Amino acid sequence: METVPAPKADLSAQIAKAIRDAIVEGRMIVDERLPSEAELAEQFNVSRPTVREALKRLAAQSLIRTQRGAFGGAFVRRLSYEEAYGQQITTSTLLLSMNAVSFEIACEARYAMERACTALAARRRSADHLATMRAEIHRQGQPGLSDESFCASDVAFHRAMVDAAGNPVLSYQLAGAVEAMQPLMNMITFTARSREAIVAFHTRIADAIEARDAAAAETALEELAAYTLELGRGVMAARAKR
Amino acid sequence: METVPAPKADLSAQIAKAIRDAIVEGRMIVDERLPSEAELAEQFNVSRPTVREALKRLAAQSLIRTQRGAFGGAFVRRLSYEEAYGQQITTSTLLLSMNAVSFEIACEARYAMERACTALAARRRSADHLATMRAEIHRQGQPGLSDESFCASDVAFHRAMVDAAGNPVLSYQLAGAVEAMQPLMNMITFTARSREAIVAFHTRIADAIEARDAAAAETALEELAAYTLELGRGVMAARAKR
DNA sequence: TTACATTTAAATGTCTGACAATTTGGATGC
DNA sequence: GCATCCAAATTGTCAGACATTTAAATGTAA
Repeated sequence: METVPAPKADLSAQIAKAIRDAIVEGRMIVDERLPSEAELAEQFNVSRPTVREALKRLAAQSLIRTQRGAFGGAFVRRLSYEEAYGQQITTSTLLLSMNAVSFEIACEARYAMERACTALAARRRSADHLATMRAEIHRQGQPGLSDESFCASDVAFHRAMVDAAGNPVLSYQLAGAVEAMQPLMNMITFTARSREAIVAFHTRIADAIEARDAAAAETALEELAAYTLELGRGVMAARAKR
Repeated sequence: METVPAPKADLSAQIAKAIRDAIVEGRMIVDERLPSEAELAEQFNVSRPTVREALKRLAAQSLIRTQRGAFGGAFVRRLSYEEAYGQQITTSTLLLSMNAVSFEIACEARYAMERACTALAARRRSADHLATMRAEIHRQGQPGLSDESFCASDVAFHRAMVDAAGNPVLSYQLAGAVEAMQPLMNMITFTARSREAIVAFHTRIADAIEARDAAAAETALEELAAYTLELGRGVMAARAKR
């Protein structure tokens, strides 16, 4: 946390970088307290508002948390899986919305990544995961479900499948990606018939995973991907004609 | 961008949230200029330093950029793939380092995700991607390469493979994940013999992708995953004994 | 001695006001 | 017509002050 003036940047950005480096490189450990704002100001030879701006930058990345009062201050924060993937979702969502990603590309990416989990899920799935999957399937069959709710349940189903793979890193990466793509998936309107078809695919997947049949699960997932893609293409074409 | 006071949070956090929502929900478009700090201060009924802290939070997430001088100000920023996945890398890296993820879990996740790309890569690979892969393979065969450089080249090889799949969303998600895991992969020390084995696997993968043989590529990748895992286990065991 | 209320000090949160630095656009002079 | 200079707008930085919150220290009573 020395005064290393990175060239050409705001002071607050330089200070934020210096502190961030200290954290990332492990020179500061979780829950360790940073010097007070006044002390940091003195160390870096800047004013307190400038230090505060730097700290806010770090807070925005969940790298620190601040606590008011005596013996309060800024503390290095342990990044939890939940927060990390919350951040990933917002970043990915923004990226997709700002860069006009097509439905095809998003759909392809989503199912390609999910495909990575089927083998592990078939091997490790617990009764709990299966129960969640079945529950979501049941929900998807209910009449009167809105398109958005159907979509949300779809995500929940796939998330249960991913979690069944029993690898937290995989869950983190995939759940974030899949959830970020939901707005794009939401563009589809589901007819009663297409819902029925999707539920059938989901049932096949759940059955295969229950039977620990990785190959069958993968096949079903691939067919679901193809079906979803076609469905999306149809919707896009209809929209283009209008 | 109204004054919607979210309960129980810093003023700067509330203001940041209000502006962020305006951007995410599309009420502000790319390159649009935000009101000046003084105007924002008046709108939200706070002082300028408070507004500034809010803006720094947004800047830390690459949501805005600021420009000094007349007709300068804060502008909504288009999030590029590069930045987004830069952010993803730092988040993932931090998450892994702070939460003590085992080598096994990280390795499994990495190869599972890469496996998602082989089929697409075999179908769409261009001469450029192949050339990059071959170049990295050649580099990995050079004697006197440090373990870290070998690892970096390994990442570059796999990244070329992922890019060959021709899906930017997939590249973004995977490259971020794979790169974040590099520190963990760096813990392995490679003997001359193990390097040779890995290069052989890489060659098999490149050959398969060149021949557009998805199944062969997948098999080779799976064997490489198993080999790497075993290698890692060996290193861990040796380290534990010491 | 223990339990509870009070004080106190340290820290962050916020405000005011000012000045510096930087950039743009127009006015001025030739 | 062109170069130069100046003024205005805006962010970047600083200094000092006060408000608010919180935990520890202190004091007090059962």
